[in-house]
Amino acid sequence: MEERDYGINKREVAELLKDCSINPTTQRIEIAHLLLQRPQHLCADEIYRALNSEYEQVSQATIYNTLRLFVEKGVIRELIVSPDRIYYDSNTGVHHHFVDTKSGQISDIDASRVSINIPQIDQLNAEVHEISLIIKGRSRAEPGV
Amino acid sequence: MEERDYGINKREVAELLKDCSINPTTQRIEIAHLLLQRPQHLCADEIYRALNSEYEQVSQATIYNTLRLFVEKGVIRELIVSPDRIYYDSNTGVHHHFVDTKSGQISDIDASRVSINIPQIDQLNAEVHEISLIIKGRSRAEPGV
DNA sequence: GTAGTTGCAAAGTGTTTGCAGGCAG
DNA sequence: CTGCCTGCAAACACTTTGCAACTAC
Repeated sequence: MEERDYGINKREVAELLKDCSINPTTQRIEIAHLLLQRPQHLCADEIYRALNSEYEQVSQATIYNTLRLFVEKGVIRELIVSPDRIYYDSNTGVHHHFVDTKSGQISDIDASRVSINIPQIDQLNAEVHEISLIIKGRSRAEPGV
Repeated sequence: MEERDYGINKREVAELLKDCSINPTTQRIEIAHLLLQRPQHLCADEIYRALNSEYEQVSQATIYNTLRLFVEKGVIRELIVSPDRIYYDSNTGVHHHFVDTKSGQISDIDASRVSINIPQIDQLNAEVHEISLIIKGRSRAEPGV
């Protein structure tokens, strides 16, 4: 999996969307541009508030529809860590997650820092799509960035 | 973590609930008895239908309230694998999960079949509560049991 | 015009909650 | 009588959907 450019500008976002066979409309570019600024985990509501804080730019319905489209096309990834809402992960590379149960903060754990061994994975007799490791705990650090 | 007795009878279920400082009412015993029959993953609705197929035994509200209580007291464990519903796992021992993306079927993977190494786990600077490994894929086998 | 997109509002789904009535000690 | 429990129905929160207006070509 190749590295993704973060801090990407809107023209580059449009290119990236086209490459994923997504028609790069204004709203889609706004949403993707926000998400792809850096590796992060946002839910629909956070995106809605971030984009519309100054003036209405993108409706809720469009945000939901667009996020589903992005997941389907592989631009971002769904992250299921809470029953309350879906988080969207702008990092589509192989990595894992730490969830602070106090603050709800999600942080990435680089795949290189983890080794997972499942010797009998063939015995599952399945085509594996995703291996997700989620560590839940209480952070002792200040609730930081 | 000690092995749990499955195939447990209702008197034993009542004991187990008391040991978890849960008042063993008829409804709670019914729900726990169903769950603890064997290691399994059920959602609220499946429990509702299983218990009330013949005649109304337990209301929806009580099932939801009871499941939350059971999780809080450690009788069962919440399993977050889908944004649609919460599954409840009657196996509280350390183990992992395979989710068949076609059927939604969840199956256990024994912890002994998996080795997970996170050398720098201290660097998280956190009190770890749970490590969950979820493998998602498409099973090639017939949809079983 | 045509195909694709947006966004309002309504519907949908799983879950939680307020509260009145019921039960056990 | 008292405290806990149950269950109806209403409320909730997040997400999806139907549809009419709009846009780009």
